[in-house]
Amino acid sequence: MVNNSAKEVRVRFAPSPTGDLHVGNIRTALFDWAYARHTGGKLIFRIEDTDRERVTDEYIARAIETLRWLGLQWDEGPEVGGQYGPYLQSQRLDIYTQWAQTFLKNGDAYNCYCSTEELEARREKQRELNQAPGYDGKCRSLSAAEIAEFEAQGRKPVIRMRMPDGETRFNDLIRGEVVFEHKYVPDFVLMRADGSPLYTLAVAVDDVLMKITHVLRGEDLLSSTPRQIRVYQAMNVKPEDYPLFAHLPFVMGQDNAKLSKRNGEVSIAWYREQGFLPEAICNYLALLGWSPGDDRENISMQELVELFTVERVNSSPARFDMKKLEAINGDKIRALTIEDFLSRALPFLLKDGVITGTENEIEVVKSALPIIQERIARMNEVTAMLKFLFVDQVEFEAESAQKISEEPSQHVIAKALEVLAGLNEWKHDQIEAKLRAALLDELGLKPRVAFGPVRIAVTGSHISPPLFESMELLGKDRSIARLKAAVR
RNA sequence: GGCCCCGUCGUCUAGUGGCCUAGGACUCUGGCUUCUCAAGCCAGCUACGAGGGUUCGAAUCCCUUCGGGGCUGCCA
Repeated sequence: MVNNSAKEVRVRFAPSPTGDLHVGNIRTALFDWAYARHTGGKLIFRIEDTDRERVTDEYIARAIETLRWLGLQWDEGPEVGGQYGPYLQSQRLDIYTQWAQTFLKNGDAYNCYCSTEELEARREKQRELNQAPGYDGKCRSLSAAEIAEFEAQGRKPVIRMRMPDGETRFNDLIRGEVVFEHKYVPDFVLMRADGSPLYTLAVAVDDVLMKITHVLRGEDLLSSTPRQIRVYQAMNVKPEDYPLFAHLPFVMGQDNAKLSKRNGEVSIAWYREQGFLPEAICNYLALLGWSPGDDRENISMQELVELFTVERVNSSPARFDMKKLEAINGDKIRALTIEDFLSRALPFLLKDGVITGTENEIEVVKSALPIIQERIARMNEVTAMLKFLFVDQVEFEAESAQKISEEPSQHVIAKALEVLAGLNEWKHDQIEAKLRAALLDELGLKPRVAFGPVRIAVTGSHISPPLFESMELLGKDRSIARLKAAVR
């Protein structure tokens, strides 16, 4: 194969944002990024918006925002510019037109006057005859008279690439040598009658013009590779200057189908709202189709850059597993410093209306974070965990309300109230000592039986952060008030 | 249908002819710890799709077969 090692590596991430970037897109972006960084090359971010009916400015803006949030910095592309721009294909239309005209002039492409309906009818026939459906070459060599006839009918031609006889073979970095015989690669459309380009034209022209050396993309594009190579040939690019291809395995949903709404959320925006940390998403996604080679699974972005090679990318598809993402997210949360944890928790607390953002509230949150850090797997759980600290009175869930109204519970709470009222130093260890002495030693209760009712009275739920620390955080007055309120 | 890609525990993976009676992680189950929930620790369950070769020896190489997926567009 060709030696590209002398050249600077230039990798591109080129999504077509027809919606929010999804898990598969991001896995590709992550690998593109990691490969560029690992090799000391450049990451080029290009927007493939040749289909403006489906790609909107809103989606483009969201894609940019998502990549930034994940920390996948690009060296050239929207907002940062670069010498090979513009990086939005919708702004490069004249370039594609020029090349299409060149192909026409050189005989590599030809005008095709077949209408969509005619094409569809002929394809249907091919299927009936059990032939491979595809363009039949009807307009390949039209006479001047035939062209005049079509023009007279008012037909507007599309520009179609001529696929020569033979085959295309290339060395996929992940799959090895792949061969496509051209009889299975029909002539394809480069440009619509209205002059707008198709993906196959734009992608190949831009990869060449932007001097892309490596194309790491989804495996669904594998079979379109011969068409791109055909465009390189028509552009007169030397084979040694073709980019190297690496087709990444799919990321699938639970049931062996492509990841979709039905079997797990796909939109990265959703994961962000749920409180998944960007570094956790990247760590997990890195493990889908790639592995460092040893038993390491907790991988930082820095380590990913150091360790990532295409050679270590798998060729088989991977299933997305929310449980494992959550486990990794929990690990990452536990590894956060309190300051970092705080800055990431605040947006959720604010958004959910738990706090308004006063200094005092933030102080309380900060002091409460240590006791909930190992108890959450998603950042949005901080709301449920800390809400009891910021409400005037807790609301009991049905089961807890029932439990606390029962006689044994009432007895416990009365006792707690009695011993706690006189406690001057309201510290968790003091509170614990008092309650243990009164409820365990004196009343002879089991810890679970003793502390359960108190927990419900104070936090509103039978599941909560550690009780004594919670009471300290709440303060004496409010803790006592809640115990009183729990008495019938 | 045709072409192309893929096939190790439920899932992600390690594994490139002997180190594999197949390792790790997530999940699940049981236990320990314990003020609830977590976290942590310990233990356990479960895999080389099948069939033929090649070889002293195969998860690793070859063939066949079965299964899954992609493409087959004036989508990308």
